[in-house]
Amino acid sequence: MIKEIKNKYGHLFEDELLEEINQVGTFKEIPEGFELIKPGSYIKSMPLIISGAIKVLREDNDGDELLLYFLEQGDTCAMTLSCCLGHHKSEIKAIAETDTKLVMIPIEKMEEWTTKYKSWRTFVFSSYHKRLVETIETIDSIAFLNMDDRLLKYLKDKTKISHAKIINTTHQQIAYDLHTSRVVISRLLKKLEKKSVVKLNRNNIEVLEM
Amino acid sequence: MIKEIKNKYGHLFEDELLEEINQVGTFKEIPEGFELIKPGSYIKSMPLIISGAIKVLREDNDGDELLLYFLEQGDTCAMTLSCCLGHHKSEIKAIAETDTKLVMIPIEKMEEWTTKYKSWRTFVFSSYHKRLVETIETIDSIAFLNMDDRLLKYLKDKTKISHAKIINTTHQQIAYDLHTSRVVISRLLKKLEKKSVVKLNRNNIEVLEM
DNA sequence: CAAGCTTTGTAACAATTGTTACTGTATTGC
DNA sequence: GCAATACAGTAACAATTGTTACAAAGCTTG
Repeated sequence: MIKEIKNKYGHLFEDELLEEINQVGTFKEIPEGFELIKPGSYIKSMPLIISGAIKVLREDNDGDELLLYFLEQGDTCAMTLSCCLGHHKSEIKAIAETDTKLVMIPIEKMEEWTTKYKSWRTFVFSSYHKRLVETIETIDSIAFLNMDDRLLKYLKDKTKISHAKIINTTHQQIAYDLHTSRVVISRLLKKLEKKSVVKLNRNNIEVLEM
Repeated sequence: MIKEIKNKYGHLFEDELLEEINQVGTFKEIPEGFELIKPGSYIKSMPLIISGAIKVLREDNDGDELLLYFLEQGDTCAMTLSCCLGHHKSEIKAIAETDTKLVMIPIEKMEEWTTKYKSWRTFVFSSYHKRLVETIETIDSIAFLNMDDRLLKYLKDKTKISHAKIINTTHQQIAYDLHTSRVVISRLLKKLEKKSVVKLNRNNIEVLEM
């Protein structure tokens, strides 16, 4: 494990902290589609992402969903952080977007490391900042963009996250993520295909233009 | 100043920290409508709010606005926090919603106090958590509610923040905050008046039902 | 108090998004 | 291979929200 942690987090943390992470952390490999966090649940450890990607969603009482942002290598989940520290319930849902490798850190270490390591404090604060900024950018999309531009941004984000031009998903799944209906997505995707921005197939979308 | 700080923050901070805040902080009285933070500006100090309320808005490149949340006594601005720590530009705009009293803390103290005081760390983390949760609740409103319910929520929030049944504002101003047009707000307010939820006057709205 | 500005009311219409319904075509499981 | 299921295409229509235009009422200032 130590090699992968050093590789992804070596530039952020001092050796002593890396060693501690190696000792107390649990290495996990998560398959695509696995639900890491359920809304309303309590969280006992926080993830440091080594590789892959995690999709973070908001879910309301009626089961309506909305994609908030993706987490990648070097990221951690700010909601988990604050849930750990404040002992709050989870406000969100997290699902592995691709096969993902991560290290789980027990929450007891959080407070300890925050006192002990400046690099840890910087990491935690910068994670909060990134998440707050990304959440606000999500607000930008919903508030200021029409559905066609939101869809385009969604497709771009997906290709970026998976490092591939082809997105394996259904129109229904996109509709869930953007909180709209399947028919609307199909309609808009067809428009994009006519403009040669995408090529549509069953269960996948090829993004041609960026 | 010490008395007001002790009054509002005494239960959060230890005496030693309160004394430091008293020494390095600058007490300020801000009139309603004053613009505290402009988008794109750099920030050199962070506010601890003693009394009053501050409106935090997102503004996009076209000058389109959207209300994110209100800050009250006991709150601080998480965006300011992370801008201070990470030396980022402001992503938001902040305007005094009512006459407001606050204490400005120079950013140099931030890192120092984070190492020195557990209560300060807890405060900073809990501020981040609160703001993240409120930002996500704003997403809930935009994504899951129709404009009539968003308006109702807006009116409720305003009365709560100002501790008054009468909201002094124009339809145009509400339209800016909710990022819609004046005509839409007038139309929906009229509907609410017909349902005896509000009473409309020039430059003010009386909220009857909660 | 008259002119000019701000604020609100309202109608008519346009654009966007959501809904229902039905079709055809892949894929899966027996 | 065949029935069941999942996925996608499309039309027709409804609901919501946005836009334009204009009128009326209230406030401000000379």
